[in-house]
Amino acid sequence: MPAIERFAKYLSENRLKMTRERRAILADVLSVRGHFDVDDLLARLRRSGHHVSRATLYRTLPRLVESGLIHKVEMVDGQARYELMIGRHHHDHMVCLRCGTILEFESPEVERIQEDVCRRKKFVMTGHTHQIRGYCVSCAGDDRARALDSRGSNVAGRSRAGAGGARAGGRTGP
Amino acid sequence: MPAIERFAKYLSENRLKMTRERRAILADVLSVRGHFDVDDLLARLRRSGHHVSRATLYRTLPRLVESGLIHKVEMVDGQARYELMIGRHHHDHMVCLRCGTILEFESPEVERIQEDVCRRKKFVMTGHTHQIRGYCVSCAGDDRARALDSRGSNVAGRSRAGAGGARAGGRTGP
DNA sequence: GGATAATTGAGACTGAGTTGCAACTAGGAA
DNA sequence: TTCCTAGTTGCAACTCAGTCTCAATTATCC
Repeated sequence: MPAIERFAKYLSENRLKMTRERRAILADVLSVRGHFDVDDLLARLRRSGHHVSRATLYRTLPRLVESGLIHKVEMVDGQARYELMIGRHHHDHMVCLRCGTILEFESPEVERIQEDVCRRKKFVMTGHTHQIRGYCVSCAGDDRARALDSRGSNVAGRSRAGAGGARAGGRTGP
Repeated sequence: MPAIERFAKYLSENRLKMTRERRAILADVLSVRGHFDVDDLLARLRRSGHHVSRATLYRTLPRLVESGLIHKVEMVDGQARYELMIGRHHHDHMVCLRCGTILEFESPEVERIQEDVCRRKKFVMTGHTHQIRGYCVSCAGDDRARALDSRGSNVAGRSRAGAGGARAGGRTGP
């Protein structure tokens, strides 16, 4: 089933409406390969002439997650990212602490071990997060890429230029 | 080596000072079993008559982590927790989405798989996070404990009473 | 007993995400 | 097609964990 149709189905099943904004967001999400965050998405929407507020975006993303079209990757540094899930199955991530690159890996063996552990502890698993932190090939050689872990990672994304300027909400300060 | 001595060694090696506040924090940390967060720690310190500011606590915790005495557990819901590491080795966590209970598990097999994956992708691992979300035995039977995952977990800790009142910093709003 | 570099507390600030509210709109009923 | 209404939107204020600045204080070296 095409993504738009699948989303429409999800919406109507939940008595939700297919709005112009939701259509624009879905279209944009479908056009991206790899991982993206809210600011990426918002910037792209603006560039393509759609006005969608930050609040609406934050309200729509969980709908897309629930409909199974995208997946939320809760980055350990606190910044959430998303990725298209259509035609893919579960995988986990390796995050470069220097350049922010995200690599993917999957391991049925780890999944099996998890299930074992849960069975032993009578824990009902509903999800999991497995992230490996470190340095990708291109960053590993760099001298400065040392001793950054466990003392506050400076993963790329924090330094994205212009992200703040695009914020919708105002600040209270002087 | 006793913890206090180990911390003193770490401090002097890094040209840092052993202050009254750091001593109080360490003493408190050593007295806890299980996981704790900044608010827990701050509340206990206040109760035991020590005035240590939130800022100082946030500045000291990374020192304790670097000295190897405690370990930071970056919870996927964004709230960091800590745990004493003395005499323990690496393990990962299962978090109950309903009551916030944290169970521990260790799996050398998973560690081995991780290393394999990294070797294959030429990724230099410096750390990892592996968390299983779900419901513990006592919560798993509860009807309301359904469909909470992946749409914003309401893990306990958000609802901790009095946490806000203990904050040091002021709010800007009316 | 200084000198001085590290440390502290208070509170302003940051940044991701949430919420209340009035105006707007999708889409089923008439 | 028009009407009705529950769902949606944008805005701005707010929340919350964590960081930063700065003047005053203090542990440690000499």
